[in-house]
Amino acid sequence: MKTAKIPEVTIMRLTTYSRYLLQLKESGKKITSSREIAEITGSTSAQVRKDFAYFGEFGVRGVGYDVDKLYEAISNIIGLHRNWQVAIIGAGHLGGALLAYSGFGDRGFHTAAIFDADPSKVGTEIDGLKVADITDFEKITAKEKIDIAVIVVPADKAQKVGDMVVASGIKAILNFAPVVLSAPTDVEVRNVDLSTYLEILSYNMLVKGL
Amino acid sequence: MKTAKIPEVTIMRLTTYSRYLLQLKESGKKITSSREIAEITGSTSAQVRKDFAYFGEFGVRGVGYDVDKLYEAISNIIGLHRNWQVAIIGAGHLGGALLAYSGFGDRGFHTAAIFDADPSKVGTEIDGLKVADITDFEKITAKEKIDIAVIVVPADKAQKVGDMVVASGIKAILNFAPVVLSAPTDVEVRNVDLSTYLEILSYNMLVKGL
DNA sequence: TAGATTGTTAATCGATTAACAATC
DNA sequence: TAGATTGTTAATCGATTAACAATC
Repeated sequence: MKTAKIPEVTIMRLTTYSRYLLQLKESGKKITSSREIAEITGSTSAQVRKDFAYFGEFGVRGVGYDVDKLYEAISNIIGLHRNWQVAIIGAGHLGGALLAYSGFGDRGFHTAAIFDADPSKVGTEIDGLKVADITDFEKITAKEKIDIAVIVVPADKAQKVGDMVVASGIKAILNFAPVVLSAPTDVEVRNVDLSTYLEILSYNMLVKGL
Repeated sequence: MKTAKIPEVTIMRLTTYSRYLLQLKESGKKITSSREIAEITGSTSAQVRKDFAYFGEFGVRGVGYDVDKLYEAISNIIGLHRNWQVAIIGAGHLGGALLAYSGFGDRGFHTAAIFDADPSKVGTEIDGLKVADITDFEKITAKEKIDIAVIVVPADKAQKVGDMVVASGIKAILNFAPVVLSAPTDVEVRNVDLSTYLEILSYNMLVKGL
């Protein structure tokens, strides 16, 4: 893998391209082009080629890209063929929804455990998985070799939960609580606030006077 | 409101700042600084000041920012004090989770309707709201004056649903289906793919060799 | 050869950061 | 005045776009 610093937006777009390529592959199409990929993924052909260029050469000049080969190449780059073990912390509505969301499994993410602190939830089953007690977090995540923790607890609990995750040695956190988590630099943290998306939409509507 | 083109990342950060300011306000603190805001929101003080500068002057040199005034100013900029009417399309796990998510309500987004095409779901209640039949979409959204449609249907249904939303005259769509929706340019569309966040995390772990 | 499309370079655009005068 | 912090400008950094030689 090249070591040139790769923009994060490039990785985001690669995931979109890969989804589209899988579709194409399944439809039986053999060849595609940067123009076609751009059209369907809302990018530009120059952007698509540039994104690929960070990682090597995958096409044939004058011809285009072999769909199967390109899909394999991109999948490998973004680690799609690996199996990542995921733990969800918080068995509320959103936690349950993420657990049930098949989209994660399709992309190699396997939710192996879900935790909650509420005794009335611990022991119940969601989508075939038993809710574990948060106090057993370290024991269970070690056993299940968890790679990524998904935090879906109320805002005021999030940092404490984050600290616990860090202490357990897990190196990646996806946080849906509306809080900016602080963590050591060797831990990958992604803070996603769902309200923000609505706010950007509404801001844009305000500006455009819609 | 100034018309200089404002970066979207600035709007995203403003929503984060506003959340932190509300916290500060509720804790009774009166004065804050760009340094403090930056620290807690994972930004830099120059960034914070620059973000504010797009919209005016909100602080006092040598002193800092009045928490209450700054919170009000930012809230107005991003339209936080408005009431936005939201419709959710898709009464599955994620749809239900978004409906139950109080974070939206706190930020001025009121979910007035939830739709599904599945007859076994139509008429049932989720979180006190009756699931409506998707065929009544236009009638109900007109009556409820819906501003924003949230699409939470399977990927293969998303574009058709998007077309229906556009036809109804709604000007903003938040799409959680893993598909890039196409829509006229006068409709604000935001495509959010939850798997992408996991993929970026796993990619970063691969690169760092964690 | 003519037409098509890649990979790559250079030009452009835009966002972040550093630095500092203005101000309290 | 000395210390602090803003608002703003200029410098830097990084990403996108345009253009085109290389190639089939």
